[in-house]
Amino acid sequence: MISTLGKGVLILVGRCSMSDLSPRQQLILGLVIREYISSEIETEDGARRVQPVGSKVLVERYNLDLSPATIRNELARLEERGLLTHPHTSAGRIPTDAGYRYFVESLMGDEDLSPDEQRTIQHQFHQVRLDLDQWMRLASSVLARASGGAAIVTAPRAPQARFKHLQLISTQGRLVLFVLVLMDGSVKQEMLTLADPLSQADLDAVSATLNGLLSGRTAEEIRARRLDLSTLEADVLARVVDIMSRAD
DNA sequence: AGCGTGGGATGAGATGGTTG
DNA sequence: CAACCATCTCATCCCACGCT
Repeated sequence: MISTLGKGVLILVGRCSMSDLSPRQQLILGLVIREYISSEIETEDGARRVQPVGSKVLVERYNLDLSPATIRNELARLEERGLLTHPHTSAGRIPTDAGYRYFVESLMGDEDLSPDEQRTIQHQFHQVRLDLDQWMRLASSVLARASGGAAIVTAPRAPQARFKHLQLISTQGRLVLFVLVLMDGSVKQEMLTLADPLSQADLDAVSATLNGLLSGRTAEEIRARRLDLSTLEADVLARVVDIMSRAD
């Protein structure tokens, strides 16, 4: 899910589970977050600062038909639920990550793109559907344009890298292109230098052996197994484990 | 003399707790 | 739910001091 908050603030959020707040708590949480975001100012030294939001500010600025004391009670409840916090005893409240998530998930509402924009984006993604790198670049570009802010896109990552497929491709002489595909869709490529030149058929045999032995396993599981391998297969396996360990 | 720095005093603003 | 009070922290001001 993608949402924007105020000028230049882009938040990428996942689903969060949170029991429902009372309508008044939802109102106050929403006001705190909007006020906090809009309070950003540039100081004389060029730094950007935001102000914690106090109960009095909320009552006065939004003409709430409640006393500051009542607002404080609700703010305290929102803080108990982890949606707000405050930097020190006498400071106003600031939203926590969970507060932002709840706001985006439950309070902002979704804004659909226009049919033209949807068609354009679908067409662009159709063009690059098989290339993960291009997909990521396009996704960040589309996000940045739609939100009017900076956008960062990362591929979903599994908690631990798992082996999916290995391909060894003969290039020239003893140089071999090593292509490792992980279960999360990421692709690792490196050049290997062999002790002696090998044919593509020999390399395919090594790939097939390791693909059969390693499919779906983590680096830790591979390390723990005792495998009867040739010197070359053992070398390639060591490289696989090394790359997967770095990917974790 | 002018400037920068550090420490103390004070006021503003916010909180939590208590009471009606 | 609102009002009041004690408490806390931050920002600001003022002053003393040291350096150039």
